[in-house]
Amino acid sequence: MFRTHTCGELRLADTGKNVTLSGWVQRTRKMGGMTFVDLRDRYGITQLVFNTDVDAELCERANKLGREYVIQVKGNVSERAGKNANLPTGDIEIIVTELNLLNAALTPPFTIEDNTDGGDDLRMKYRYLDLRRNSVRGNLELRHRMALEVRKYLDSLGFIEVETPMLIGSTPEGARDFIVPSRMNPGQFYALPQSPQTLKQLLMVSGFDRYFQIVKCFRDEDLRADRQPEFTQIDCEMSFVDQEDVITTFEGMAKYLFKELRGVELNEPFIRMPWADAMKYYGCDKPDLRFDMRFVELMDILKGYGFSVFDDAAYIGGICAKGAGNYTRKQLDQLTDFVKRPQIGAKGMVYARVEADGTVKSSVDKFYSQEVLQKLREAFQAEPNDLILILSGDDVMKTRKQLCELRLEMGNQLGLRDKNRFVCLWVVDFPMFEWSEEEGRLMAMHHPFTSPKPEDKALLDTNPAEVRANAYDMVINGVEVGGGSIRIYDAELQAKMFEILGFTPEKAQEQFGFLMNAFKYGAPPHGGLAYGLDRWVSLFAGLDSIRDCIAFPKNNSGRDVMLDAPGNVDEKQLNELNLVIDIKE
RNA sequence: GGUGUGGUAGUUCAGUUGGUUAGAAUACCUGCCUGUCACGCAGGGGGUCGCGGGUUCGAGUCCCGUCCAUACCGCCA
Repeated sequence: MFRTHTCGELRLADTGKNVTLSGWVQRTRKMGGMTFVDLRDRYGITQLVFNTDVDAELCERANKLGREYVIQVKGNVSERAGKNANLPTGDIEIIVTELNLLNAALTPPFTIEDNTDGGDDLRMKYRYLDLRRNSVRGNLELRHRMALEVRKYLDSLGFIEVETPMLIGSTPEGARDFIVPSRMNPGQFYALPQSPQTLKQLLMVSGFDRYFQIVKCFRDEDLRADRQPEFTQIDCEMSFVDQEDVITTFEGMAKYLFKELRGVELNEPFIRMPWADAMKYYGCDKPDLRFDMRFVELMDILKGYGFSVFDDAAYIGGICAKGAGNYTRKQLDQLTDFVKRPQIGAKGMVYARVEADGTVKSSVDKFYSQEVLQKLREAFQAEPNDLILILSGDDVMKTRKQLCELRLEMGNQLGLRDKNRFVCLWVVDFPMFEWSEEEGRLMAMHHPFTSPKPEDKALLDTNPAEVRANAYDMVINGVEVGGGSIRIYDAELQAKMFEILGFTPEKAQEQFGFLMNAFKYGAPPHGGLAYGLDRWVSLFAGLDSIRDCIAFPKNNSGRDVMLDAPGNVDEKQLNELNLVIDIKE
């Protein structure tokens, strides 16, 4: 038997027991005649004691142990002379009588500590060592509990988990596919699913009524801190439901998860915000509502006074940062530099602060009288020591996006984005389509299977760009944690969608014929939603990147630096697949 | 594809205006130490300053190119 107990479970009540422990050497402390060893496993740390007076040979062997050696010890649990309040096992120690070296170890390239000295790159290369650390392991434990609670909750509501294939057909609409060559079908390719979207809809046609799956999805796009090429969705679909049914069900699940995993009770219904309002007041479709600082449009107030920047702008909008009136000239210049960074792209920033006596002092005083500036103050209901920041531009959407970045930055600077506060909302009434400059056609904003709002259906023929969809996203603290829609279940309407998206009837039949045919055999009304598991876990754990809750993540370039993948394959493999490598410079 | 930031000891970093033998902390090795728990003390080893080119009497430092990492933009139905 390798162990009778783990390294985290012995307490004062176990004093006197003869125990066997196995684990890794965290650290040794040699005191001359005595040696202490911290023995670690997943469950904790237990102190081992060796003493030359008791067994000189044993103590000598203990002195030779290096960091991360794997050992087994037998000994007696003993009350400590000096207790360590930092350890759950800190009241006891093991007086070792037998030491077995199970495996030696090289000195690890970074310390296996909560505050490791290793950088990201090195930790990824030696991820199996990084995973020994409490913090990363804790994230994976949270992830495990999250998956468990999701299954418990959905099972209690009658959802059935069904696995769908990883090798499916490519559908160029949407994200770029990862493709897999087929050996038995020369020249043909599978694709890895971007999501099991059409398959779960087919399960609804099959009458499964309530489906879910915790499932890997694949998208061959560039990575971000919150985007991996393979990621995990909690994918759900329900039959005979409308938007309200889906929202109610999954708002319930969100509240359940908050309670079980964070101990947070969310009693109020989540905010519902139409997409158009989110864009107008916060400049993006996933507003962080932990703080308000909503946009105020200022075209009516500030145009027509000879300030050409504003007079020529299609959009002028501002935010009011409460209590930021004490910003120095230097801080304001830094904010201006911030919005002028190429990624944000504003041309400049105008600011105005409310003085103690209520007068407004701005960076454009020479164009505006105090009377106009007071109108500005009233528009924001700004008070003394408030700071108003204004951006303008020719392109309404672009300028709103710039203002959105400025708002988030001010939220950061003023400490309004507390990781332990959670504000949840549903963004609803998304547009069906958005114009793609690159493709020169309308693209589905959500996906081509999303149904239009009944009241907008007539616009499909006349003005499709104005049609709103039965689509909804759940947003928490500015993070899109999930989204879904009520689907089209009528073959004719689905065909019309593909037509608007620029598909020829033949092309639509070729790529999505299986779905439209299925709809002809009695498809129920259905809809659903998918949550991003990685994002939920990183939100709950307060992480900056989803990489920290994935056991073996990819780096910024889509590489696994531990496995050194992707890599080359043998000529033989290429031949079997009828593939020729021809890299264009 | 683009923008910013970074690359110096095993590791995390400092390195002034271009100027002597490139430093610190930590880790590692050796010795001392019988109640430590980030133990302590003394000593030691350890560097192609990412790579290539250029400017210069002289480059870790300046310039150009390139590779890698990272955050973001584009992209992500």
